[in-house]
Amino acid sequence: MWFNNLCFMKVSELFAFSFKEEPKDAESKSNRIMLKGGYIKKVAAGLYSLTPLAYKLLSNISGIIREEMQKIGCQEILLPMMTPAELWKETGRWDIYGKELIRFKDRNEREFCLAPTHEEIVVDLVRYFIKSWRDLPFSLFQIGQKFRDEPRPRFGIIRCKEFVMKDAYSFDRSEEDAEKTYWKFYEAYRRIFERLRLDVIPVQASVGAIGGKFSHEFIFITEYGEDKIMFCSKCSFVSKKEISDFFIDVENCKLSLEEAKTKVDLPRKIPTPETTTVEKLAEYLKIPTSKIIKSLFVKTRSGKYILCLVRGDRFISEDKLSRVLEEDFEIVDEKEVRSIFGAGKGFIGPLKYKGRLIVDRTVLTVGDGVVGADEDDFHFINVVPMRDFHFESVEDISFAEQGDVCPSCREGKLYERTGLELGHVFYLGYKYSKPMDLKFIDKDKNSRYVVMGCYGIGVSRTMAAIFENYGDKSEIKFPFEIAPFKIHIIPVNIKDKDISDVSFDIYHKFENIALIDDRDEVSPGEKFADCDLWGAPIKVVVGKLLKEQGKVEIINRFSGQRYYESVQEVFDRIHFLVEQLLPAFKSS
RNA sequence: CGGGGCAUAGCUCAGGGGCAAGAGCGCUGGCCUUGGGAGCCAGAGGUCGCCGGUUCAAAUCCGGCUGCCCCGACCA
Repeated sequence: MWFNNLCFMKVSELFAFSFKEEPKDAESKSNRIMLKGGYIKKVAAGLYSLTPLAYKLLSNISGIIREEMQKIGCQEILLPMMTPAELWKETGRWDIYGKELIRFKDRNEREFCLAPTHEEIVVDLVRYFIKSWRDLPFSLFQIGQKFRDEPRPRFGIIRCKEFVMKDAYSFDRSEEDAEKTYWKFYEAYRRIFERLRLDVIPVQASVGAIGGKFSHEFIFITEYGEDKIMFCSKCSFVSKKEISDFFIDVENCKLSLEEAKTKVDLPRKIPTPETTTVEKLAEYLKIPTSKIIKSLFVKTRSGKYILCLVRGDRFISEDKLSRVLEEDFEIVDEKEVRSIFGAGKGFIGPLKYKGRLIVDRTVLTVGDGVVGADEDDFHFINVVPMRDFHFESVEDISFAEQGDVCPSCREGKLYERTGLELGHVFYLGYKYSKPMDLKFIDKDKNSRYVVMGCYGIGVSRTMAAIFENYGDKSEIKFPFEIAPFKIHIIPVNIKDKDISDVSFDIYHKFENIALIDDRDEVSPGEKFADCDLWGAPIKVVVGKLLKEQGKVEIINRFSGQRYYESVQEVFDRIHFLVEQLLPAFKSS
């Protein structure tokens, strides 16, 4: 009635197993509990089989996502996983995608890949059918497997090669409409994670060279994440580290530099043998790395060379730099650097450089710096930016670091957390509709490109996040709505007729949401351990107390609250708990 | 793709040129037990990752390969 995935089951019939010993090679909490509780079995690195327990949980998560998608009018479809190379060649992604895209040929020597995402495939579907403005707008979603040949799968289900994803695609007549659709999905995502009882933070994400106007990632904070997120200690500022702004008083720095211009001696070349890195140089000169100006030589995709300067203790963010350059770039290798500068990477500098210079804001804080001399084993000291090398403007191309001043309130300090990306919404615009020629005829008989958006949720990864959030040592308590089983009944001794009868009465009363441990010859300890591992929020124990006092113990595992009720009152108490634990979500 | 580690029973691991291959947990049968993976008895279970080399003799030493784990690089 409440749940489309009925979960009535006896433990003796359930395909479920658990281990007494701790699994090795399980570094994350989610991975450990899932292995110990028999939720998953590793097949190969980054590939897992799910048992009924895990699949029920996954289905319940998918169910919530499905409901919320349907609420905003998104319709469910199913696209193939094996997809022909031609479609990927239309958008150029066949070449752009690296080794993550797994490619192979069929028996007729035609090229295929396993889809890591489905933009091309869904556009191919949509362009076949739609013709007129009357066919728009709409959005489609699917829940299914994706394949990405990850170089290094990690943390069990958190980062796999094959994983379950919900991906949705929206199609609108105009940019304005598409933007509205974007926010509709954004709000739907907030509701989904709220219902899943996960604290997930929407963070403005990098759109970089990929294009599109905006994008948000939905980040779950956990040490097993792979994204770095910057937070402000005072205000609500939050940003991905690679694109995070931070405050530097540029004007004030410039004033200090004016002063330095007259106070600091002119640059002097000094020998600095074997100081190939900033750290070695700082140690050799006995100065902090913040007094060094690092030079990084890059080459854009279109072949332009650029020298980038950043303070020695800072690092260049590829995202920020490619945004300034407005194209992708790569770091020039040692050999090429030498042929241009006549020195190795560690010894190049801006003083004699004639090409394009991009100077990071942090460089302005160096009033008396050290730069490479374009000669192996030599650096210049007493270098003052704007006096000894010139540039028209400064850019923001370096990473924000912990302790930096918040760019928003300018009061708080930034701090860093690792997070896990559970969802991502993109405004795509024309990125796929143009190259794939997805058009419609508008009211004025003009042919126009469809405006798209795409929206993903890592469903299997979200499942792992649930374990990270609600798991403990050898224990997990699932939020009621997604729990594989809502009520776990433990007849301590099933061979005792009274205990057995009462237990089964309860079980039959709640048989669409209850699991009963009807195993005989299994010690109570094992039953309790399995109950802890399998995560039902309500635990019902029928044993000694029934014989002695005619009472049954009911435990709300979430609150830890225990209730001792007579056989007549048990049903009411459980009903009460179910009502209490059921989320107060009325469709909005 | 670099650096490191590991590979012996279903799981966790011990053994370290020579007798029949070892433990705990798990599994099977029996007894006993029933509020936190209890106890006793009896069993089953092995290509010691693969290929090659050294040797009278290799799970053990050497070389190669493969797989897995960790660190890094990478991650629309």
